[in-house]
Amino acid sequence: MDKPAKQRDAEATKARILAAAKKEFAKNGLAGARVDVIADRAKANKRMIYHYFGNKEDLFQIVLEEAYIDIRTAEQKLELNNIPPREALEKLVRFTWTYYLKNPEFITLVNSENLHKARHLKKSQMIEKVSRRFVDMVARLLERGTAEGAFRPGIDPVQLNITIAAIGYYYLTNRFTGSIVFQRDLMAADALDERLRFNIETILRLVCVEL
Amino acid sequence: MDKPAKQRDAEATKARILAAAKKEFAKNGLAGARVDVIADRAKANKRMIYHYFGNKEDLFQIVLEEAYIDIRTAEQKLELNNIPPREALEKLVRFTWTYYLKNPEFITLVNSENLHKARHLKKSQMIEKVSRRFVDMVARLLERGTAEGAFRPGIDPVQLNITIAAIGYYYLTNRFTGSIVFQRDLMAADALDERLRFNIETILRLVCVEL
DNA sequence: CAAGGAAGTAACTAGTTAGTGCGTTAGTCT
DNA sequence: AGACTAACGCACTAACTAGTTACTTCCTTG
Repeated sequence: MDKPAKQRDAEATKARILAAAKKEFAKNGLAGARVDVIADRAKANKRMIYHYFGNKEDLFQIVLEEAYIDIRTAEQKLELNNIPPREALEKLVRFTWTYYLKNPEFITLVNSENLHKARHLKKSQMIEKVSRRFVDMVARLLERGTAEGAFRPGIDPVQLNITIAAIGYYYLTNRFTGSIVFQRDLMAADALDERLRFNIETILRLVCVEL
Repeated sequence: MDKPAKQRDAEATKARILAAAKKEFAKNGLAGARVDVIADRAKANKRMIYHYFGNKEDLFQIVLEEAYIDIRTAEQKLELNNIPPREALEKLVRFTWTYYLKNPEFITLVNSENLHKARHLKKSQMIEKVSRRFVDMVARLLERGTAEGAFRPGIDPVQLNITIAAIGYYYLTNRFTGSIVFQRDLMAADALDERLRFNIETILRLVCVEL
Protein backbone atom coordinates (compact mmCIF):
# COMPACT_ATOMS: atom_id res chain seq x y z
CA MET A 1 0.00 0.00 0.00
CA ASP A 2 3.01 2.28 -0.24
CA LYS A 3 2.55 5.38 -2.25
CA PRO A 4 5.18 5.69 -4.95
CA ALA A 5 7.71 8.40 -4.31
CA LYS A 6 6.28 11.46 -5.99
CA GLN A 7 7.94 14.55 -7.15
CA ARG A 8 4.83 16.27 -5.84
CA ASP A 9 3.71 15.35 -2.37
CA ALA A 10 1.15 17.48 -0.63
CA GLU A 11 1.43 15.62 2.68
CA ALA A 12 5.19 15.92 2.77
CA THR A 13 4.99 19.61 1.96
CA LYS A 14 2.41 20.20 4.67
CA ALA A 15 4.60 18.33 7.13
CA ARG A 16 7.66 20.37 6.18
CA ILE A 17 5.67 23.58 6.60
CA LEU A 18 4.42 22.50 10.02
CA ALA A 19 7.90 21.57 11.18
CA ALA A 20 9.35 24.86 9.95
CA ALA A 21 6.46 26.81 11.47
CA LYS A 22 6.92 25.12 14.83
CA LYS A 23 10.55 26.11 14.86
CA GLU A 24 9.93 29.68 13.76
CA PHE A 25 6.99 30.31 16.10
CA ALA A 26 8.91 28.78 18.99
CA LYS A 27 11.92 30.92 18.27
CA ASN A 28 10.23 34.25 17.68
CA GLY A 29 6.68 34.04 18.97
CA LEU A 30 3.58 34.66 16.90
CA ALA A 31 4.29 38.34 16.20
CA GLY A 32 8.01 37.83 15.67
CA ALA A 33 7.67 34.85 13.35
CA ARG A 34 8.00 35.53 9.62
CA VAL A 35 5.91 33.70 7.08
CA ASP A 36 8.65 34.04 4.47
CA VAL A 37 11.13 32.39 6.79
CA ILE A 38 8.75 29.48 7.37
CA ALA A 39 8.29 29.04 3.63
CA ASP A 40 12.01 29.10 2.98
CA ARG A 41 12.87 26.68 5.75
CA ALA A 42 10.11 24.33 4.61
CA LYS A 43 11.57 24.47 1.11
CA ALA A 44 8.09 25.43 0.04
CA ASN A 45 6.53 28.47 -1.51
CA LYS A 46 4.77 30.98 0.68
CA ARG A 47 1.66 30.46 -1.42
CA MET A 48 1.50 26.87 -0.22
CA ILE A 49 1.22 28.00 3.38
CA TYR A 50 -1.84 30.05 2.56
CA HIS A 51 -3.22 27.26 0.40
CA TYR A 52 -2.93 24.59 3.08
CA PHE A 53 -3.34 26.55 6.28
CA GLY A 54 -5.33 29.69 5.50
CA ASN A 55 -3.27 32.31 7.26
CA LYS A 56 -0.51 32.86 9.79
CA GLU A 57 -2.76 32.60 12.83
CA ASP A 58 -4.45 29.42 11.65
CA LEU A 59 -1.04 27.91 11.06
CA PHE A 60 -0.03 28.87 14.58
CA GLN A 61 -3.15 27.25 15.96
CA ILE A 62 -2.45 23.96 14.22
CA VAL A 63 1.19 23.97 15.32
CA LEU A 64 0.05 24.58 18.89
CA GLU A 65 -2.60 21.86 18.80
CA GLU A 66 -0.12 19.34 17.49
CA ALA A 67 2.32 20.26 20.24
CA TYR A 68 -0.32 19.65 22.91
CA ILE A 69 -1.45 16.39 21.37
CA ASP A 70 2.14 15.24 21.20
CA ILE A 71 2.86 15.72 24.90
CA ARG A 72 -0.49 14.31 26.00
CA THR A 73 0.05 11.24 23.82
CA ALA A 74 3.50 10.70 25.28
CA GLU A 75 2.06 10.99 28.79
CA GLN A 76 -0.56 8.33 28.12
CA LYS A 77 2.17 5.95 27.06
CA LEU A 78 3.63 6.10 30.56
CA GLU A 79 0.92 3.71 31.80
CA LEU A 80 1.32 4.95 35.33
CA ASN A 81 -1.33 2.63 36.65
CA ASN A 82 0.73 -0.49 36.05
CA ILE A 83 3.46 0.42 38.56
CA PRO A 84 3.45 1.21 42.29
CA PRO A 85 2.12 4.72 43.08
CA ARG A 86 5.31 6.17 44.42
CA GLU A 87 7.36 4.95 41.47
CA ALA A 88 4.64 6.14 39.12
CA LEU A 89 4.73 9.61 40.63
CA GLU A 90 8.49 9.80 40.32
CA LYS A 91 8.22 8.56 36.75
CA LEU A 92 5.76 11.34 35.93
CA VAL A 93 8.02 14.03 37.39
CA ARG A 94 10.97 12.61 35.51
CA PHE A 95 9.01 12.37 32.27
CA THR A 96 7.67 15.92 32.49
CA TRP A 97 11.15 17.32 33.06
CA THR A 98 12.69 15.29 30.26
CA TYR A 99 9.93 16.13 27.83
CA TYR A 100 10.35 19.86 28.39
CA LEU A 101 14.09 19.51 28.13
CA LYS A 102 13.96 17.63 24.84
CA ASN A 103 11.10 19.67 23.37
CA PRO A 104 11.92 23.27 24.20
CA GLU A 105 9.54 24.47 21.47
CA PHE A 106 6.61 23.24 23.50
CA ILE A 107 7.36 25.66 26.31
CA THR A 108 7.85 28.62 24.01
CA LEU A 109 4.69 27.91 22.06
CA VAL A 110 2.66 27.73 25.26
CA ASN A 111 4.19 31.01 26.42
CA SER A 112 3.26 32.63 23.13
CA GLU A 113 -0.28 31.32 23.37
CA ASN A 114 -0.66 32.70 26.87
CA LEU A 115 0.59 36.08 25.72
CA HIS A 116 -2.41 35.93 23.39
CA LYS A 117 -4.71 34.86 26.21
CA ALA A 118 -5.13 31.37 24.73
CA ARG A 119 -7.39 32.64 21.97
CA HIS A 120 -6.23 29.92 19.57
CA LEU A 121 -6.51 27.06 22.03
CA LYS A 122 -10.01 28.21 22.92
CA LYS A 123 -11.12 27.33 19.42
CA SER A 124 -9.83 23.78 19.68
CA GLN A 125 -12.15 21.02 20.91
CA MET A 126 -9.54 18.29 20.69
CA ILE A 127 -7.49 19.84 23.51
CA GLU A 128 -10.21 19.56 26.12
CA LYS A 129 -10.59 15.88 25.38
CA VAL A 130 -6.92 14.91 25.66
CA SER A 131 -6.48 17.17 28.68
CA ARG A 132 -9.26 15.50 30.62
CA ARG A 133 -7.69 12.10 30.05
CA PHE A 134 -4.42 13.46 31.39
CA VAL A 135 -5.94 14.88 34.58
CA ASP A 136 -7.87 11.63 35.09
CA MET A 137 -4.67 9.64 34.89
CA VAL A 138 -3.07 11.62 37.70
CA ALA A 139 -6.31 11.58 39.71
CA ARG A 140 -6.39 7.79 39.53
CA LEU A 141 -2.74 7.63 40.57
CA LEU A 142 -3.48 9.78 43.61
CA GLU A 143 -6.45 7.61 44.55
CA ARG A 144 -4.39 4.48 44.24
CA GLY A 145 -1.57 5.90 46.34
CA THR A 146 -3.96 7.13 49.01
CA ALA A 147 -5.73 3.76 49.16
CA GLU A 148 -2.39 2.05 49.71
CA GLY A 149 -1.54 4.50 52.45
CA ALA A 150 1.50 5.79 50.57
CA PHE A 151 0.06 9.23 49.65
CA ARG A 152 -1.55 11.82 51.85
CA PRO A 153 -5.30 12.09 51.28
CA GLY A 154 -7.05 15.17 49.93
CA ILE A 155 -4.51 16.29 47.35
CA ASP A 156 -6.10 18.02 44.37
CA PRO A 157 -4.85 16.35 41.16
CA VAL A 158 -5.03 19.67 39.30
CA GLN A 159 -2.84 21.44 41.85
CA LEU A 160 -0.41 18.54 41.76
CA ASN A 161 -0.29 18.54 37.97
CA ILE A 162 0.33 22.26 37.90
CA THR A 163 3.09 21.95 40.47
CA ILE A 164 4.86 19.12 38.67
CA ALA A 165 4.78 21.11 35.46
CA ALA A 166 5.74 24.36 37.18
CA ILE A 167 8.98 23.26 38.80
CA GLY A 168 10.33 21.98 35.49
CA TYR A 169 8.79 24.52 33.13
CA TYR A 170 9.83 27.62 35.05
CA TYR A 171 13.42 26.47 35.38
CA LEU A 172 13.70 25.82 31.65
CA THR A 173 11.70 28.70 30.20
CA ASN A 174 13.61 31.16 32.38
CA ARG A 175 16.97 29.53 31.89
CA PHE A 176 18.45 32.63 30.23
CA THR A 177 17.45 35.26 32.79
CA GLY A 178 17.89 32.65 35.50
CA SER A 179 21.50 32.01 34.57
CA ILE A 180 22.16 35.74 35.01
CA VAL A 181 20.12 36.27 38.18
CA PHE A 182 21.57 33.23 39.91
CA GLN A 183 25.01 33.59 38.30
CA ARG A 184 25.17 29.93 37.47
CA ASP A 185 24.88 28.02 34.19
CA LEU A 186 21.47 26.47 34.67
CA MET A 187 21.89 24.36 31.55
CA ALA A 188 25.14 22.64 32.54
CA ALA A 189 24.72 18.88 32.62
CA ASP A 190 25.21 18.60 36.37
CA ALA A 191 22.88 21.53 37.02
CA LEU A 192 20.15 19.75 35.05
CA ASP A 193 20.68 16.50 36.95
CA GLU A 194 20.59 18.36 40.24
CA ARG A 195 17.38 20.14 39.31
CA LEU A 196 15.63 16.89 38.40
CA ARG A 197 16.71 15.39 41.71
CA PHE A 198 15.41 18.46 43.56
CA ASN A 199 12.10 18.34 41.69
CA ILE A 200 11.54 14.69 42.52
CA GLU A 201 12.23 15.42 46.16
CA THR A 202 9.86 18.40 46.13
CA ILE A 203 6.99 16.34 44.77
CA LEU A 204 7.59 13.25 46.89
CA ARG A 205 7.71 15.38 50.05
CA LEU A 206 4.50 17.06 48.99
CA VAL A 207 2.60 13.87 48.23
CA CYS A 208 4.03 10.99 50.20
CA VAL A 209 3.12 10.20 53.79
CA GLU A 210 6.72 9.35 54.57
CA LEU A 211 9.93 9.20 52.60
CA MET B 1 -10.21 79.14 23.25
CA ASP B 2 -6.72 79.55 24.53
CA LYS B 3 -4.60 76.49 24.87
CA PRO B 4 -3.28 76.33 28.40
CA ALA B 5 0.41 77.01 28.38
CA LYS B 6 2.01 73.62 27.92
CA GLN B 7 4.30 72.72 30.77
CA ARG B 8 7.55 71.18 29.71
CA ASP B 9 8.76 68.44 31.97
CA ALA B 10 11.33 66.04 30.66
CA GLU B 11 11.23 63.76 33.71
CA ALA B 12 7.47 63.46 33.64
CA THR B 13 7.50 62.71 29.93
CA LYS B 14 10.17 60.04 30.39
CA ALA B 15 8.14 58.50 33.19
CA ARG B 16 4.97 58.45 31.08
CA ILE B 17 6.86 56.82 28.22
CA LEU B 18 8.29 54.16 30.53
CA ALA B 19 4.89 53.40 32.02
CA ALA B 20 3.27 53.14 28.60
CA ALA B 21 6.14 51.04 27.28
CA LYS B 22 5.91 48.65 30.20
CA LYS B 23 2.24 48.12 29.49
CA GLU B 24 2.68 47.70 25.75
CA PHE B 25 5.72 45.38 25.97
CA ALA B 26 3.98 43.30 28.64
CA LYS B 27 0.86 43.01 26.53
CA ASN B 28 2.41 42.24 23.17
CA GLY B 29 6.02 41.26 23.71
CA LEU B 30 9.00 42.99 22.15
CA ALA B 31 8.13 42.12 18.55
CA GLY B 32 4.41 42.71 18.98
CA ALA B 33 4.73 46.05 20.75
CA ARG B 34 4.22 49.17 18.65
CA VAL B 35 6.27 52.28 19.19
CA ASP B 36 3.40 54.46 17.96
CA VAL B 37 1.08 52.93 20.54
CA ILE B 38 3.58 53.64 23.30
CA ALA B 39 3.90 57.26 22.16
CA ASP B 40 0.14 57.74 22.03
CA ARG B 41 -0.51 56.16 25.40
CA ALA B 42 2.29 58.21 26.96
CA LYS B 43 0.67 61.33 25.51
CA ALA B 44 4.07 61.97 24.04
CA ASN B 45 5.46 62.22 20.56
CA LYS B 46 7.22 59.25 19.03
CA ARG B 47 10.18 61.51 18.46
CA MET B 48 10.59 61.85 22.22
CA ILE B 49 10.97 58.10 22.63
CA TYR B 50 13.91 58.08 20.26
CA HIS B 51 15.30 61.24 21.85
CA TYR B 52 15.26 59.86 25.39
CA PHE B 53 15.73 56.15 24.89
CA GLY B 54 17.55 55.64 21.59
CA ASN B 55 15.47 52.91 20.05
CA LYS B 56 12.82 50.29 20.71
CA GLU B 57 15.21 47.69 22.09
CA ASP B 58 16.97 50.11 24.42
CA LEU B 59 13.58 51.17 25.73
CA PHE B 60 12.71 47.53 26.34
CA GLN B 61 15.93 47.02 28.21
CA ILE B 62 15.27 49.93 30.56
CA VAL B 63 11.69 48.81 31.17
CA LEU B 64 12.96 45.33 32.00
CA GLU B 65 15.70 46.59 34.31
CA GLU B 66 13.23 48.74 36.21
CA ALA B 67 10.90 45.78 36.60
CA TYR B 68 13.67 43.66 38.11
CA ILE B 69 14.84 46.42 40.40
CA ASP B 70 11.27 46.93 41.57
CA ILE B 71 10.71 43.32 42.66
CA ARG B 72 14.16 42.97 44.22
CA THR B 73 13.59 46.20 46.17
CA ALA B 74 10.24 44.98 47.43
CA GLU B 75 11.82 41.69 48.51
CA GLN B 76 14.49 43.46 50.54
CA LYS B 77 11.77 45.31 52.43
CA LEU B 78 10.48 41.99 53.76
CA GLU B 79 13.30 41.92 56.32
CA LEU B 80 13.04 38.18 56.62
CA ASN B 81 15.81 37.98 59.16
CA ASN B 82 13.83 39.72 61.86
CA ILE B 83 11.19 36.99 62.17
CA PRO B 84 11.34 33.24 62.96
CA PRO B 85 12.60 31.15 60.00
CA ARG B 86 9.43 29.24 59.34
CA GLU B 87 7.29 32.38 59.39
CA ALA B 88 9.86 34.13 57.23
CA LEU B 89 9.73 31.34 54.66
CA GLU B 90 5.95 31.45 54.53
CA LYS B 91 6.10 35.21 54.21
CA LEU B 92 8.43 34.92 51.24
CA VAL B 93 6.16 32.44 49.46
CA ARG B 94 3.18 34.64 50.14
CA PHE B 95 4.99 37.77 48.97
CA THR B 96 6.23 36.17 45.75
CA TRP B 97 2.75 34.98 44.86
CA THR B 98 1.13 38.30 45.66
CA TYR B 99 3.76 40.29 43.80
CA TYR B 100 3.25 38.25 40.63
CA LEU B 101 -0.49 38.51 40.99
CA LYS B 102 -0.45 42.29 41.40
CA ASN B 103 2.28 42.89 38.82
CA PRO B 104 1.39 40.66 35.88
CA GLU B 105 3.60 42.74 33.58
CA PHE B 106 6.67 41.48 35.39
CA ILE B 107 5.97 37.90 34.34
CA THR B 108 5.28 38.80 30.74
CA LEU B 109 8.37 40.96 30.45
CA VAL B 110 10.55 38.18 31.81
CA ASN B 111 8.98 35.74 29.36
CA SER B 112 9.71 38.11 26.51
CA GLU B 113 13.29 38.54 27.64
CA ASN B 114 13.79 34.78 27.77
CA LEU B 115 12.37 34.44 24.27
CA HIS B 116 15.27 36.70 23.32
CA LYS B 117 17.73 34.63 25.33
CA ALA B 118 18.18 37.42 27.90
CA ARG B 119 20.27 39.48 25.52
CA HIS B 120 19.10 42.74 27.09
CA LEU B 121 19.59 41.65 30.70
CA LYS B 122 23.08 40.48 29.84
CA LYS B 123 24.05 44.07 29.16
CA SER B 124 22.89 45.22 32.59
CA GLN B 125 25.35 45.30 35.49
CA MET B 126 22.81 46.50 38.03
CA ILE B 127 20.85 43.24 37.84
CA GLU B 128 23.70 41.05 39.02
CA LYS B 129 24.16 43.23 42.08
CA VAL B 130 20.54 43.25 43.25
CA SER B 131 20.17 39.56 42.43
CA ARG B 132 23.08 38.54 44.61
CA ARG B 133 21.59 40.39 47.55
CA PHE B 134 18.35 38.51 47.00
CA VAL B 135 19.96 35.07 46.92
CA ASP B 136 22.00 35.97 49.99
CA MET B 137 18.85 36.87 51.86
CA VAL B 138 17.32 33.45 51.28
CA ALA B 139 20.65 31.72 51.97
CA ARG B 140 20.83 33.42 55.37
CA LEU B 141 17.24 32.43 56.10
CA LEU B 142 18.05 28.80 55.32
CA GLU B 143 21.13 28.89 57.54
CA ARG B 144 19.15 30.38 60.38
CA GLY B 145 16.38 27.80 60.05
CA THR B 146 18.85 24.94 59.89
CA ALA B 147 20.74 26.21 62.94
CA GLU B 148 17.49 26.30 64.88
CA GLY B 149 16.67 22.77 63.77
CA ALA B 150 13.52 23.88 62.00
CA PHE B 151 14.81 23.39 58.42
CA ARG B 152 16.43 20.39 56.83
CA PRO B 153 20.14 20.90 56.21
CA GLY B 154 21.73 20.95 52.78
CA ILE B 155 19.06 22.79 50.83
CA ASP B 156 20.45 24.86 47.98
CA PRO B 157 19.12 28.43 48.25
CA VAL B 158 19.12 28.80 44.47
CA GLN B 159 16.98 25.69 43.98
CA LEU B 160 14.64 26.87 46.70
CA ASN B 161 14.35 30.34 45.18
CA ILE B 162 13.62 28.87 41.78
CA THR B 163 10.98 26.57 43.22
CA ILE B 164 9.23 29.31 45.18
CA ALA B 165 9.10 31.45 42.06
CA ALA B 166 8.11 28.53 39.81
CA ILE B 167 4.98 27.39 41.64
CA GLY B 168 3.53 30.89 41.52
CA TYR B 169 4.88 32.07 38.20
CA TYR B 170 3.84 29.04 36.17
CA TYR B 171 0.31 29.09 37.52
CA LEU B 172 -0.12 32.75 36.63
CA THR B 173 1.72 32.97 33.32
CA ASN B 174 -0.16 29.95 32.03
CA ARG B 175 -3.50 30.95 33.48
CA PHE B 176 -5.13 31.16 30.05
CA THR B 177 -4.10 27.80 28.61
CA GLY B 178 -4.34 26.35 32.13
CA SER B 179 -7.96 27.36 32.49
CA ILE B 180 -8.71 25.43 29.28
CA VAL B 181 -6.54 22.39 29.97
CA PHE B 182 -7.82 21.98 33.52
CA GLN B 183 -11.34 23.21 32.70
CA ARG B 184 -11.44 25.43 35.73
CA ASP B 185 -11.24 29.22 36.13
CA LEU B 186 -7.76 29.49 37.60
CA MET B 187 -8.27 33.20 38.31
CA ALA B 188 -11.41 32.88 40.41
CA ALA B 189 -10.87 34.35 43.87
CA ASP B 190 -11.19 31.00 45.67
CA ALA B 191 -8.91 29.31 43.14
CA LEU B 192 -6.23 31.91 43.84
CA ASP B 193 -6.57 31.46 47.61
CA GLU B 194 -6.40 27.71 47.23
CA ARG B 195 -3.29 27.94 45.09
CA LEU B 196 -1.48 30.13 47.60
CA ARG B 197 -2.36 27.67 50.36
CA PHE B 198 -1.07 24.79 48.24
CA ASN B 199 2.15 26.64 47.43
CA ILE B 200 2.86 27.38 51.08
CA GLU B 201 2.32 23.73 51.90
CA THR B 202 4.58 22.62 49.06
CA ILE B 203 7.46 24.79 50.27
CA LEU B 204 7.05 24.07 53.97
CA ARG B 205 7.00 20.33 53.30
CA LEU B 206 10.11 20.72 51.20
CA VAL B 207 12.07 22.74 53.71
CA CYS B 208 10.81 22.07 57.22
CA VAL B 209 11.91 19.12 59.33
CA GLU B 210 8.38 18.63 60.57
CA LEU B 211 5.08 20.37 60.07
C1' DC C 1 -4.35 10.46 -24.26
C1' DA C 2 -6.49 14.58 -23.27
C1' DA C 3 -8.47 17.08 -19.75
C1' DG C 4 -9.06 18.79 -15.44
C1' DG C 5 -7.49 19.56 -11.13
C1' DA C 6 -3.96 19.81 -7.79
C1' DA C 7 0.89 21.12 -6.64
C1' DG C 8 3.94 24.56 -7.09
C1' DT C 9 6.15 29.34 -8.29
C1' DA C 10 7.44 34.30 -9.06
C1' DA C 11 6.22 38.77 -8.76
C1' DC C 12 3.29 41.86 -6.93
C1' DT C 13 0.16 44.81 -3.64
C1' DA C 14 -1.53 47.22 0.12
C1' DG C 15 -0.72 48.19 4.47
C1' DT C 16 2.31 48.65 8.35
C1' DT C 17 6.26 50.13 11.18
C1' DA C 18 10.76 51.63 13.15
C1' DG C 19 13.22 55.38 12.73
C1' DT C 20 14.31 60.70 11.03
C1' DG C 21 14.72 65.43 9.16
C1' DC C 22 13.56 69.60 10.20
C1' DG C 23 11.03 73.11 12.08
C1' DT C 24 8.61 75.26 16.34
C1' DT C 25 8.04 76.57 21.17
C1' DA C 26 9.19 77.18 25.96
C1' DG C 27 12.36 77.97 29.63
C1' DT C 28 17.05 79.82 31.12
C1' DC C 29 21.21 82.41 31.31
C1' DT C 30 23.89 86.58 30.49
C1' DA D 1 16.27 91.90 25.25
C1' DG D 2 18.50 88.47 22.81
C1' DA D 3 20.72 84.17 22.46
C1' DC D 4 21.09 79.62 23.62
C1' DT D 5 19.42 75.08 24.87
C1' DA D 6 16.24 71.58 25.51
C1' DA D 7 11.40 69.95 24.90
C1' DC D 8 8.28 68.97 21.57
C1' DG D 9 5.69 67.88 17.10
C1' DC D 10 4.62 66.99 12.14
C1' DA D 11 5.17 64.60 8.29
C1' DC D 12 7.97 61.75 5.82
C1' DT D 13 10.69 57.41 4.19
C1' DA D 14 12.82 53.19 3.57
C1' DA D 15 12.23 48.76 4.65
C1' DC D 16 9.43 45.16 5.74
C1' DT D 17 5.52 41.84 5.74
C1' DA D 18 1.03 39.27 5.36
C1' DG D 19 -1.50 37.98 1.89
C1' DT D 20 -2.74 37.61 -3.43
C1' DT D 21 -2.79 37.36 -8.53
C1' DA D 22 -1.83 35.06 -12.37
C1' DC D 23 0.61 31.73 -14.08
C1' DT D 24 3.25 27.01 -15.07
C1' DT D 25 4.06 22.12 -14.20
C1' DC D 26 2.85 17.64 -13.02
C1' DC D 27 -0.31 13.71 -11.98
C1' DT D 28 -4.51 11.06 -12.16
C1' DT D 29 -8.40 9.24 -14.45
C1' DG D 30 -12.42 8.68 -17.67
